[in-house]
Amino acid sequence: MSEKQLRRSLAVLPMSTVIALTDLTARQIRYYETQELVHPKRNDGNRRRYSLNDVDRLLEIKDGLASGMDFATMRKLTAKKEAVAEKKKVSDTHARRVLEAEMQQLAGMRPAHPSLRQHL
DNA sequence: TTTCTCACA
DNA sequence: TGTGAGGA
Repeated sequence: MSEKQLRRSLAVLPMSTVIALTDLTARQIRYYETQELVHPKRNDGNRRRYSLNDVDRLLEIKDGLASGMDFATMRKLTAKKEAVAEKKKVSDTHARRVLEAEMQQLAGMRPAHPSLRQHL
């Protein structure tokens, strides 16, 4: 794993930062956690600490939901993203492209390019 | 002051 | 999901 990816995985962001970055409410962010969509770490006084990866996962969830997807679907997609990233050891941005391709299909929008299907 | 958990109208 | 209580 590259140093860049390690930094992206460092959970150092407090709720306030995540809220500013995602435009979600603290309530929603915590709720998504119960839905297994993100897995922030706990530090000092039981406070959640998010990583940059968590943040853009939250952003993906946000517009995924805005595109009409339900939680069950989002959970499958985020789980698949992790599986793909882990299995193929690909970059996060690559895994994100795969995820976006799926979201568009499931949202009944544009189908994924044939070049991306090989990754699904 | 910020975030946490729990519970409810 | 929003909001308020009661703590840390």
